Amino acid sequence: MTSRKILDTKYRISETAMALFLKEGYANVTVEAVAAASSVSRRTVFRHFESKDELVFPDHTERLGLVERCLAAAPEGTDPVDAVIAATEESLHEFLSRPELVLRRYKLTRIVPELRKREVVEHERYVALTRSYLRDHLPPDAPPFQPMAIAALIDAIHRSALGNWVREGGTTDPEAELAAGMEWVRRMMVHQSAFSTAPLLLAVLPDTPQTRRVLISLKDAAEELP
Amino acid sequence: MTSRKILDTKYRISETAMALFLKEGYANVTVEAVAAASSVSRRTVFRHFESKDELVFPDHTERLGLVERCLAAAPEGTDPVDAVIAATEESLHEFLSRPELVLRRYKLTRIVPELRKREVVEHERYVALTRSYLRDHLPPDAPPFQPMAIAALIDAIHRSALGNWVREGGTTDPEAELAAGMEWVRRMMVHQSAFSTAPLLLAVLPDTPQTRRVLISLKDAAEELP
DNA sequence: ACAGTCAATGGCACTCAGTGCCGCGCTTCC
DNA sequence: GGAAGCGCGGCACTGAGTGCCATTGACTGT
Repeated sequence: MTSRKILDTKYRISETAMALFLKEGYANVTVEAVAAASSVSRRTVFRHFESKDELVFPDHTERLGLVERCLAAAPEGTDPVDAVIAATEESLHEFLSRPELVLRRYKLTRIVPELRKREVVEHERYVALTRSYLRDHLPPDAPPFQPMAIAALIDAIHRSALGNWVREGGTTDPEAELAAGMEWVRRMMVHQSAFSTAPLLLAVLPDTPQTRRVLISLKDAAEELP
Repeated sequence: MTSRKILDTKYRISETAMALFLKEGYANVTVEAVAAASSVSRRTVFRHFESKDELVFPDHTERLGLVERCLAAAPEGTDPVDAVIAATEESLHEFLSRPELVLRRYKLTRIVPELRKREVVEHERYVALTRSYLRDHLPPDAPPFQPMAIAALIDAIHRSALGNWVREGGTTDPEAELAAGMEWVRRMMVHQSAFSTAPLLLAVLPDTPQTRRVLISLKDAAEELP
């Protein structure tokens, strides 16, 4: 149980570091300088952060824990894709609770390649988590690429919504964008769902290659069941 | 135009480095040691590779160039998603032309966190490329998250196919797996395509929530056109 | 055959991120 | 009030990555 006092110190160091990075440039600021500006020793900085680039991501561990808890809390019988979507929405919400941090971080990651790389790695940790959840909860006869594909897809939409928000300086509605994207995902997922024996439905559709493909998908999905 | 001799040196250094990393452990091998084992100076190693971790990815620049050329070579009027898929298939093919390198690299990236991170970053460069291509070539009224979502999706399936192959020691057929995944993507893409005014088609379908959702999608897509 | 040029390399010195170790001071619990 | 635990400062050390200059060696024109 990490105490609040320690977390305060951590965020204080992170803030002064980010301010310095923005003012002087990432490469021109040594960890020594960050320590001095934060009135702590260099050694202490490295006790709170594993590396220099982590100074810009003080919140990642918390968020990862949040997502993990969300997934674990999903009620039995939930569609696993829905569980991941819910966790992602939760994660985005958490992001939006620290707008200043996110906006400043964005400026830095756009400029400093090193920090962008670190950002990518952070997202990968999140994707790895959801992927492993999907691997465990998706029906065992699903194609082998599905866990990774769906995890990457959902994360990409998450990144896109957050990215647009931050790029537009906080004027868009990222939660709505995420919801729209997730609806898109759900629709795309449809023909992967199992079709139970059910009453029939009559449809009149435009006769295009696309429609035919959809119908073939539906037929395949229906036939995969006894 | 990088000459063949230089490339030979680069791959020679990379191979001795990977052998050393596997035998002694990544952290226990200094760049100095790699240089000595390759009969070059430390300075020369850093002329061929930007950093220690890049020693394991001597082929990434080539591959990135390959994908870029594939995308640029796509004939006018090609579905942009198809163009990205074709480039991805080409990239996978290229990967499979160096099985020993890929298999040894896999062993390393599973053990060494630092190298796994680097691998993630490499993939991100590839995704960034295809994303920007999709941004430029997808219809301008497509939802804003689509370029990133599709790029991430295709890359994920690529990674999955390659990952399974490498995990099973080279016994699976990754190109077939990729093709299957891409077919899945194409089907999922369907209701995003534009429907032209076309003859009608009569379909009899099971009446489930899923089918209804598909039909609604089709209707939406059809109505978005005048 | 000889001189001149350019590219790759070697060698050196330097900065700085990251780590191990030890000792100090402050809190907390007995 | 002593003792154990924890966070911190300070120090020394390793090793990655960089800038600079001298050297070698191959290739070209005369």
